[in-house]
Amino acid sequence: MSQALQSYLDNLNPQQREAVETTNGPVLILAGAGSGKTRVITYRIAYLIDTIGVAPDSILAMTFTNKAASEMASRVDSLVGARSVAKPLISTFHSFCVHLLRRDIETLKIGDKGHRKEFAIYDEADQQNAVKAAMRRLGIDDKQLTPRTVLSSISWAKNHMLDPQEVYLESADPKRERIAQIYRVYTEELAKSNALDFDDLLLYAVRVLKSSGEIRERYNRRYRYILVDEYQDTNRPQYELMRMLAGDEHNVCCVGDEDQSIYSWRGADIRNILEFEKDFPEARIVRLEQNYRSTQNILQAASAVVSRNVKRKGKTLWTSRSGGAQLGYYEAPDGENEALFAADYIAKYLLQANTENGEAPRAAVLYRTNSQSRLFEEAMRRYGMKYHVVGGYSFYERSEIKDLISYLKLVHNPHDSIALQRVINTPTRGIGRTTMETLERIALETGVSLWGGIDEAIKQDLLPARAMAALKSFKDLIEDARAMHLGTFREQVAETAAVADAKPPSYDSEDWQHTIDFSPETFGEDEATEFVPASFSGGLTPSPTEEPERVEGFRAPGDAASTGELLKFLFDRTGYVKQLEQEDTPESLARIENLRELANAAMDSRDRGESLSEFLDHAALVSDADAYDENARITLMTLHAAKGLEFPLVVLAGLEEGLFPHSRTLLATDDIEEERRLCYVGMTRAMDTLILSRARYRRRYGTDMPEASVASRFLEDVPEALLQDLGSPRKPSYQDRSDHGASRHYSYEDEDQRPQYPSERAQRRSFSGPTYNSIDNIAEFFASRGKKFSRPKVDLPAQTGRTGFRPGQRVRHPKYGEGTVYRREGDGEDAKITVQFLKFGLKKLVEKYAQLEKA
DNA sequence: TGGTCACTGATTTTT
DNA sequence: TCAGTGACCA
Repeated sequence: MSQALQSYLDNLNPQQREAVETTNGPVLILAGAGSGKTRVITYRIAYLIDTIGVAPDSILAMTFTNKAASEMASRVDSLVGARSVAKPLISTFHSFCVHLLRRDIETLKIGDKGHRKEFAIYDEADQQNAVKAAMRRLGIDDKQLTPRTVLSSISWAKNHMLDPQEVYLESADPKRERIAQIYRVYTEELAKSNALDFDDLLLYAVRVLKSSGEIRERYNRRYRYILVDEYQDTNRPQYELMRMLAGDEHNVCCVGDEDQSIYSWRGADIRNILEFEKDFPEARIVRLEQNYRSTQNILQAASAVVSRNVKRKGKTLWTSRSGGAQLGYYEAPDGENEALFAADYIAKYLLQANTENGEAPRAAVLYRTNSQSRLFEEAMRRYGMKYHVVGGYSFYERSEIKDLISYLKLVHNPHDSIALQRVINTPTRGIGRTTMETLERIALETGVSLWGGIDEAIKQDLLPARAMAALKSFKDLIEDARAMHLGTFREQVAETAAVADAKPPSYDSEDWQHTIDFSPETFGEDEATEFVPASFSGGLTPSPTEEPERVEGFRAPGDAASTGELLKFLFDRTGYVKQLEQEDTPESLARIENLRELANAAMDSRDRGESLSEFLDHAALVSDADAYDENARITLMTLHAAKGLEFPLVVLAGLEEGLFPHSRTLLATDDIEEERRLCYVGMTRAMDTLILSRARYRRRYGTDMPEASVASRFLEDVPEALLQDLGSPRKPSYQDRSDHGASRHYSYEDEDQRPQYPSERAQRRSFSGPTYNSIDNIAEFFASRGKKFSRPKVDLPAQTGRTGFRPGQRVRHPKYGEGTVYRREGDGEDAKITVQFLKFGLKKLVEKYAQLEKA
């Protein structure tokens, strides 16, 4: 055993140690919040490898999120990584299933029916569209039964492993029957599209393992030790997957906490944890009840909230960190004030904490719904503080990204009808509603995908000439891209050349130069030279058998194009980028920028040796929640996203009935219990300081009048002795407040409350990135919103007067060329300047990195 | 066919 | 607030 590991084992408490050292047979670890769960899992893996001598790659750890998986992987890596090439497989359930299915799904085929291994993965938006299509087909009005509702029923059914037939048989009313019908058609649609939705990934993986003893044995031989993280959140299919992977040896270790089960709406079945002992009678149960994270006060308050739950085994968490500060409570007049309070509190905290010890302090604002993030973002900006938002809009959810991904999906799997519908007329190419309706009819009548429907329409000449021409050119586009992808382009050209009006794909390099930046820093040296047609002959291997007959701009036969090349081909050939360029608005330029980013992602993917299929899987399974930056000083996120994380300071905001607990949960006691657990999860993220807040009036949607709120029941559950009122501003009624104007809107009247501020130097260190810290900009920011603003009394780093580029200055950028400085924000190292470039429009740049020079 | 405009109605959490 | 939809016109 390595010394490092041994000494670490010595630091584990007896229960943790038992959890690590009980390696054979089933183990259930009930790990309370902050009880060192991740430490135990990673040490268990290290122990298996180092001490027991288990081959690393026979260990499989399953997590819920990519974030957890990569966190775990890097921790294991730092323990044993350097010493072995083979690594344990640490993966999310979903991506594990995708891998399994990409390999083995075709064993489920009966004749030529069933999914093929290039299946598409449908995300929620795709699912919604598929449900809508199914409803249209059945002639069901989507007003009475919204696609949303239907989809959640379908998902529920899948999570409980019910097929359409079973749902139908169990349906007690016409509505359920309808849903069952839609479910059936939906399933057929997905099959025709050769697509699986998120739920299917798990279901089909289970199906594969169930149906083939041979495959199951292969996995059992391969993975001898199974670990499951966040076991309380597993649903039925995940549970069955775990059972089958556990094989006969039952070397399975599940780690979970019933009090942190917050995903029942996604089918998580708390019974999985409550009945582990029944399923594995020989199981060892280990309880981790010592909390190493939070102060006693925080823990006590959190326990008080969650202990109100009835369905609970109950356990006693304790901490050696006795006492601690009281929990803060702040009752804001409205949501905006609440956010400003949070910003102000965090600002003070970060300044102060920084001077006490050298450690970088971190803070988080947690809220129930993503829509709450806006106010906090504005507040943080107003305080000139850098922050990270987790979740919300994902890169892969942007429409332009989804569009191009859909093109790629179509190249990968032309039968993907949802992808086809998305892009067949994007950008517009004269394929409108009527044409699509005809196509759908043809597809339905002949029982094929829409892609098959196009073939049929062309073959039988079923459409007017104009639509036909448009369809053909779309089909050629996809087929050409497909040929590039498969490396069969030349045959494709020969074939299409025979068709009367087919043209070889045009490939105008001039177009490219202004469409997509080819500079080395964007695409990397070799891509640039390899891709630009002029230098083509240099980068390619000629076919060994015959002298390649070069088609302008294309690689030789047999060389499959990389995803990046494919993308660039699509940018051009679809006319997508050209259209954006013609729009020439800041948004459209930003979109081009995003597409460039997508191309970069594709290049990176190629560098990792991934195929198109793997690139698409990545896009489907990765969410922005994975972008959590553990070094960020301030993080804003939902309570759900916060699970598994910890912060010295946590502000838990919006503790109002109807918001948290959320209104959708108020009717069912089970749902309320889950909200309560969610509250527990949120509170136990805090290490030293926990602030609870609420707004007395809150504006819902865009309504004029804010509505009065009622304090959350969770707030009532916290023993009063643990709470300290953080001086709500004099409790004026809502009308009063508006009379006094914004100057009173948020300020600290009580001088005594103000912390001692450190020197300016220390301040600058603590605020690594002021973005809107000049008073002018803040005033401007508020003027634009029709509000007055008085400077908060927290001192912010002053202007240093360091000369940089000022508005009006002509500058040159290595990539963007010439432009004029439009605006400057911040100062010193972190100054940001907005430049109007001649060719690229407005760009916001960090001065330090921008490599700007005077022009 | 496609673009514009006004209207409406809905907003939980996410692999 | 904002995305999705339906009516209307070029």
